[in-house]
Amino acid sequence: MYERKIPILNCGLDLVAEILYGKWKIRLLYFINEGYKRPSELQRRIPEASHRVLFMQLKELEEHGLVTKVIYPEVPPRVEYGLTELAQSLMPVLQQLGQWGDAHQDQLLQQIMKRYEQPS
Amino acid sequence: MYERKIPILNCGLDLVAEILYGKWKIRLLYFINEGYKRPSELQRRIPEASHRVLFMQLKELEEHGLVTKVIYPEVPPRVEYGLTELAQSLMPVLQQLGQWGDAHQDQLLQQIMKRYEQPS
DNA sequence: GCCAATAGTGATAAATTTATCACTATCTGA
DNA sequence: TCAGATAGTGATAAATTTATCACTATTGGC
Repeated sequence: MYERKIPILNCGLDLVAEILYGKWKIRLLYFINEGYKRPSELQRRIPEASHRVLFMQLKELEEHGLVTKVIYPEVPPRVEYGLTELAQSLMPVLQQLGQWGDAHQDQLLQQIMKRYEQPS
Repeated sequence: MYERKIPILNCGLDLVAEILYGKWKIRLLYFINEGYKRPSELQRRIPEASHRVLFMQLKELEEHGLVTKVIYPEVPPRVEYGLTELAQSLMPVLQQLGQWGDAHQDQLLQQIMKRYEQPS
């Protein structure tokens, strides 16, 4: 029962879904791209998430080759994340997704909220 | 503890993440767009998912205004799903995401699989 | 009568994801 | 010395998502 542990990866869309699946990942990429590179900065931008989850998702993004991590041997310690070339090439598409969302904001918000008013 | 039940929706990207969050949703949209409209057809295209989850995710897509559902009063019953205008306007962007995934397929697959060989 | 196909729903269990709390360790400033 | 900021990790609990199994109901074919 519940056999599959390895994801199904048939096409490009599946690969994208795999690397972006995670509640805060798109937002992390977005903010790193905006220039917020240090963990503490990212935490301040995304206060709704605990720092634990952010670190975990940053680690996954790093393991998936989307994010680089540089540890500066200073005191107090300083760490900076950055986008890899791979992630940089993804950003324009993500921006288009965002633009689509912005353009249909009213309609989307309305339908999303309907599901919370009348829980099925 | 664990307070938030309502999603955070600051920007277009959050809205998109909200409506596409679900293991099979992108794939469902993709196949409906390809012309596979009946539940049984979609099941055959996505045999890895149980029909239960597919129905549930189709229902969510419908509630989010991405999918239409027509029940034909026939016997045996026939149901056909279709994309709304909203979803149709999203497809080009999803196709670009897919193209990005295809273009970086090798690199992505390699890094995704690494995480399964050396489980952290 | 029994089986198959159609399109579902309900109950429950397993897996996964996210949250919460409690820690480590170093240095700075009051 | 104590608090705060830095960047984490470990244990555990809660929420959520997905899977599995068992059903409903109709019709046609054998």
